[in-house]
Amino acid sequence: MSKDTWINDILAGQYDGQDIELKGWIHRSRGSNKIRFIVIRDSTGKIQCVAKRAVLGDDFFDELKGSLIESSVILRGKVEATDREHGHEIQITSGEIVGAVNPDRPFPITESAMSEADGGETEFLLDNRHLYLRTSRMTTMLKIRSSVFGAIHSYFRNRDFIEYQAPNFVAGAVEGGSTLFEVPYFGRKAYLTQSWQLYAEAAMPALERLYTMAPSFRAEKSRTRRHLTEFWHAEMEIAWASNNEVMKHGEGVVRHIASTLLDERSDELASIGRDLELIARYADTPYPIIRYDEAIEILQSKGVDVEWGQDLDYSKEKILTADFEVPHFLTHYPRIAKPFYHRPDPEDPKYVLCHDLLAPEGYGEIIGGGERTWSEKEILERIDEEGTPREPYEFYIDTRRYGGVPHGGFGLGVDRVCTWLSGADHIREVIPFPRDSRRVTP
RNA sequence: GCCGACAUAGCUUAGUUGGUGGAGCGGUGGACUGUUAAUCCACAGGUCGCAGGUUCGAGUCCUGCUGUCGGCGCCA
Repeated sequence: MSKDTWINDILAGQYDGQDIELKGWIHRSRGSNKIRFIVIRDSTGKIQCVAKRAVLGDDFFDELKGSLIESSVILRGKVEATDREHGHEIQITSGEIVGAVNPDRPFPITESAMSEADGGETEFLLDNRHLYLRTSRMTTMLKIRSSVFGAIHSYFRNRDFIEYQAPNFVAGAVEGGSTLFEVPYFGRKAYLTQSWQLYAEAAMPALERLYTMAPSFRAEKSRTRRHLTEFWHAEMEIAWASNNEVMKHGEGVVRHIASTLLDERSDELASIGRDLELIARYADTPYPIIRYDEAIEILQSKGVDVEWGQDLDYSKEKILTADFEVPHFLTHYPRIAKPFYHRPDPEDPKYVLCHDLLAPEGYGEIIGGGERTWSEKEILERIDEEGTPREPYEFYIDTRRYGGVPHGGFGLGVDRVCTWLSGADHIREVIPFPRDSRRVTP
């Protein structure tokens, strides 16, 4: 079996006046005992089909009349351009029910289930996520997400980056150890990776420009609209690069994602109420860069209680991002606020050569990156200074022992970018099966 | 880890100072030949999250538990 007729092509007028065979699912069904209006959904759209008892005969008409929402069907008939609401209709002449829905268990996602959700997510919809995926809002989000993933791949591949895979079982942490997922590993302990970075640095002298998109895992009991325990992490690492060059790629990839969405998903973005002018601005306007010290001054001038040396938490990020209409970089954090792999600034070692990219509209951090500590002497100092044991990082230190070079990279939260660019209220809305501290099912 | 809410039919919910739980959607049966969340009539569907307590009497008041949601911290 195959399918060669798609609803969006019918709606575009490709089949006007022709007999076609349509495969899909019943979205809505209404009408009388003599005529039924059956709206069929497929992955590309919805179209109204007209079933008449006089044409179909009693058997198939009654079968169709009794078919519940989300039954799968094959319908054959003639495409007719009309000036009614849908623009095109199919006058059904024959067909068959492929997968009938049992009336004892009707499709549970009803209008009422959707009405209160309004883009957000009720417990019921989260419990029935596997069915919620079929609704138009979720389908739209998944299409946008696909384009975001495609844009990230094309950005790096078009610039001769090599896609490179790191293990997901690891022995040590990248970030603080408290957020590691521990898994039993044949009598030993292993952890789920928090980042591809350390393994990417090992391959940096071999590939020089590399990237990945892979899940990262963080056992944070975060209950916010921008955290998942399993999230998709786009990371890159580049040899012979400074913090500034890494930032150029960060800006480049985010702008490329925005322009790709404008090309590929304007209709979808508009259908969920996203202002396309905003997306165009994110694609076209340069992203400003401010230093951590300037950010502190801005915050203090606004009367925010913040001291130099503190990391900037979300409440402060939000105040800062309110001043910007496009994403903006924060650079040169105090070294005491950042982990050992960030390289101290040779011009003032109180700071490290790092950057965060903050999305506007209150969405906050989407990229964290910077230049790496790359000499053996410096990396050992930084590890010891932090009180981190050296042993799990021997392979990482070896990268410096054998021809270390200046290099850097960043990690981008793909789900966060999807949330921001789609204008979603919650990161859960943009991933099919979200994982957080309270939910691993379905 | 911390703080705050919520839990009534398959879904969304109403439920007064405590007195035998209603509706809309969905489902079933019926009417209806152009409907747009179709309409109209009828029917079925409830251990009011769980366990205690107060009371003549608890969906309603109290305590504990469980689950979920929202926010903070941390981060992408």
